[in-house]
Amino acid sequence: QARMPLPLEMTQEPVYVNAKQYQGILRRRQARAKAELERKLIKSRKPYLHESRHQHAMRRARGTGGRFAKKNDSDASNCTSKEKGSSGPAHSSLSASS
Amino acid sequence: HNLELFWNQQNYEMRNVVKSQNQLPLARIKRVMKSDGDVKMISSETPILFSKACELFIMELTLRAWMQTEGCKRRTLQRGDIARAIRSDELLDFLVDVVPLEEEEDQKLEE
Amino acid sequence: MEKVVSEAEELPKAIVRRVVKDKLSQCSSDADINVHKDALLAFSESARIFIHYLSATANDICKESKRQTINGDDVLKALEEIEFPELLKPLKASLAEFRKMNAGKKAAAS
DNA sequence: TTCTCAGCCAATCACCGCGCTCCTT
DNA sequence: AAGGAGCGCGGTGATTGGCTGAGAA
Repeated sequence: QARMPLPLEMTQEPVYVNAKQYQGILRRRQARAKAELERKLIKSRKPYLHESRHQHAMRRARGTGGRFAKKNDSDASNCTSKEKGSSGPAHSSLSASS
Repeated sequence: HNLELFWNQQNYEMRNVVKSQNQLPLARIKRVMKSDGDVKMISSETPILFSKACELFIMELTLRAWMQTEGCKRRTLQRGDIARAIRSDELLDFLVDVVPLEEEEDQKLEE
Repeated sequence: MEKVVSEAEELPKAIVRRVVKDKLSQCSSDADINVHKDALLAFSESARIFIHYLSATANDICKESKRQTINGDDVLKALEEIEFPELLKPLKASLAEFRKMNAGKKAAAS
C-alpha cells in the first residue's frame, strides 16, 4: 500500500499523520465499529421481535396453503376452500390503461 | 402473451425510476448513529445522506454477492456468497468479522 | 408496549430485503432470485456496521473541525476517506438537492 | 434423487415523520 | 438568529407464521 491520501486538507490545523498513524486511525475506527458487533454476538436470536405481533399473526385467519386470509371471509359456510361465486365483490385485475 | 411482457417491462422501468428513494427510515439511521457514544449532534441532512449511502452500499454488496451466487450456478443467494464477496475486495475489509466464512467459524468454534 | 435495546438498532428486515431483491432483479433480468434468511441477516448486519463505520469516520472529521454537529460535508469527506467513490457521486447530488429544497422552503416561510 | 426452507398472503400496532418547544452555539 | 434535541400525536407499512413447491444437497 504505497498510496496515501491526505486525511484532511483543511487549512485549519497542521495535523499531519504518517501512513502508520493513518492506518491506526482506520483500525481504531473499525475496532469501534466492531465493538458493536460483540455486543450482538452475546445475545441470542429471538424468533420474533414483538409478542403482540406474534399473537396477532397466530390469531389471524388462514387461507389455503397457510397463507393469511382476508378478515372478511370468515366462517359461515366455507373457510378453507376458495369460493367467490355469489357474495364477494367481483375482483377485476385489469384496469384502464393510458 | 405480449401484453404480459409489456407490463413486466413497464413495472421494471417504474422500479428504475422510483428505486432511488429513501427506503430506510431516517429515525432508525439516526438511532444507530447515536448508539455510538462519541457521536453528539447530527444535522438534519446527515440521516438523509446516510440513508442513501446505506441503500447504495446494500445494492453494491448485493451485486458482488450475486456474482458469487452466479459463479456457483445457484438461484438462492446465501450467506457464504456475501462472505466470499467481502473477502474478494479489500474495500470491504471492515466486514470480515461481521460475515465470517464457514471455515473461520469452525476454527473459532474448534478453539 | 415492549422495549428491547438491541433490536431497535437493527435495520428493518423487510426494507433490507426489498432493496436486495430489487437489486437482484436488476442484475438477473431473467428470473426471480431467492435470498437465504441468514444472507438477509448478513446484509442487515453489514449495513449496520457500515453506518457505524461511516459515522465514526464522519465524527472524527467533524471533531477535527472543532464542531459538534455532523453535517453533510463531513459525511462526504468520510466517504472519500473510506474510499467509496461510486457512492460519492450520487450523494453529492442528493445533498445539493436537499439544500436547494431546504433553501426554497425557508424562502417560502416568511 | 431427498428433504430443507423461502416466498406467499394481509391485519394489526410499533414506529416513523412532522410540528412543536426549549436549549445551545 | 440558527438549528438540533426531545417529546407527543396521528398515520401507516413492517411484522408475522403455516404450508408447499423451488431448489440446495
